[in-house]
Amino acid sequence: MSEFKSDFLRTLKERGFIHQVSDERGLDDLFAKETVTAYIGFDPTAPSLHAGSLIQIMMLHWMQKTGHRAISLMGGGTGMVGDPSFKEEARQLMTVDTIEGNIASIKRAFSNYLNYGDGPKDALMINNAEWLRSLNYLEFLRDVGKHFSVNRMLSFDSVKTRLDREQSLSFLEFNYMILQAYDFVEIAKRYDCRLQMGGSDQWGNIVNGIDLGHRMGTPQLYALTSPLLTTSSGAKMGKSATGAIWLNADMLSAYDFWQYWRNTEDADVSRFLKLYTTLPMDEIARLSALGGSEINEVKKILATEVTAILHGRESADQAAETARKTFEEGLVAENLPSVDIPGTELDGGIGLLSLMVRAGLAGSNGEARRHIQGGAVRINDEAVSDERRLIGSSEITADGVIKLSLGKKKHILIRRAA
RNA sequence: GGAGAGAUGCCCGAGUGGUUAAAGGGGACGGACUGUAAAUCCGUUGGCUCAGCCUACGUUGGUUCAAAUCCAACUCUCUCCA
Repeated sequence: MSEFKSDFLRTLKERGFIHQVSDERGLDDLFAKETVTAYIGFDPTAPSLHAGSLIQIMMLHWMQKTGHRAISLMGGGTGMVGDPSFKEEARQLMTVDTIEGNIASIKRAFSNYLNYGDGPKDALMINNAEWLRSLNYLEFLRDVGKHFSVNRMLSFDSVKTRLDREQSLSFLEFNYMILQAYDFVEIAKRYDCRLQMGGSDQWGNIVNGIDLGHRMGTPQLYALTSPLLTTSSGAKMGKSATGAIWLNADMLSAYDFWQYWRNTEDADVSRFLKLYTTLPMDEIARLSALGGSEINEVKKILATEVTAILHGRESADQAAETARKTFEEGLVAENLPSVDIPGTELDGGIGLLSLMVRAGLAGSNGEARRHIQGGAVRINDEAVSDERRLIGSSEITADGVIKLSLGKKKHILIRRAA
């Protein structure tokens, strides 16, 4: 199918969100003629989603922007099982408290991308714990379980890796796909939802839901998956230097988030502009045409735009300005990430090694020591070679801080707390 | 229930009594080069009060001057048979 007539699918297509669609024509017709409800599920495996989930969130964002109803589903029920799809080994089981805590924390980021409410086009936030946790085992087996063929489930690529690697796939995990299929049917019934979206690794799970829908009498359901995103050099999205690129501000500052996008590889810039910003396509085309050193300006726009959606325009501009001062003028920028050290400690002098650990630049004294020996550490832009050096209040510059740097890109300001 | 195979550092994977904090690769981090890019090259990659010490090769015991390496039991995984 070459051209979609619905705004939603056309947008997704031209921006590179589509990997597979179960029935392109049927889904396009549906989107063209009525307000469609679609959902994407998110696993509460951590207190925040990271950049890897951003593509799914953006799909929901476009749903709403093109006039449809988006549902974000929290896996409060499925999280108790754990999705085995394409995983090499079982995840550790999470307690209910952990799951609930994670969900409460994850939710916060969503309101930056979607408008929630009760209106017909407002987005919904739901949690499958609502119907999954109270399921009755025997009833469920008879009503839902009878529709599944184990033979067929074993043939899915998503579990094959596990089976091929001769790693155990527990019965618990094996049930995940059944629960997710049931979710789709349940959400279809409750919210008149017709489409489930997700990453390409979810294809099997989603199609299972469509099949179950057929057997349990829902209207025709649809699947749409996004490509599995890696950077051009093959790294998974969302992981980087200091760890995951969290969406929650308390886990990753707007500045660090901005930096992640600023460091995008050349080859990914155009793709990321389409996926992660809402800039119009002709503007993206213009920016993508820029080459050479101009691409650095484009990367700044990318970083600022992506950050603005999540953290707000003001924080994004501030992050851009902080980076400009730090990298282009070599100044001490006020808004770099900082760490407070009690004045009494600082007056007495604090070991450089432990200071680096406190600042999060090293995981242990040993690692800090190695960095110093490797010539990567600077204090107030002066290289340090003495690992036993004490840092005290006398190092505080005219700016009122001590600038501690690891490599060229990581800078932390040490502030003297009262 | 029976017979075999296996469990090594972030991951993969060598290692079958001492010089092994453990080859090699991947990843990650740092340096050089650049454009806060990629590619390439170099270095680092258990902890500490770091020329020394401590903890580590599934768990617990044992043999030995000495064990990741040998023995026993246990746990988990896989394969075949019932």
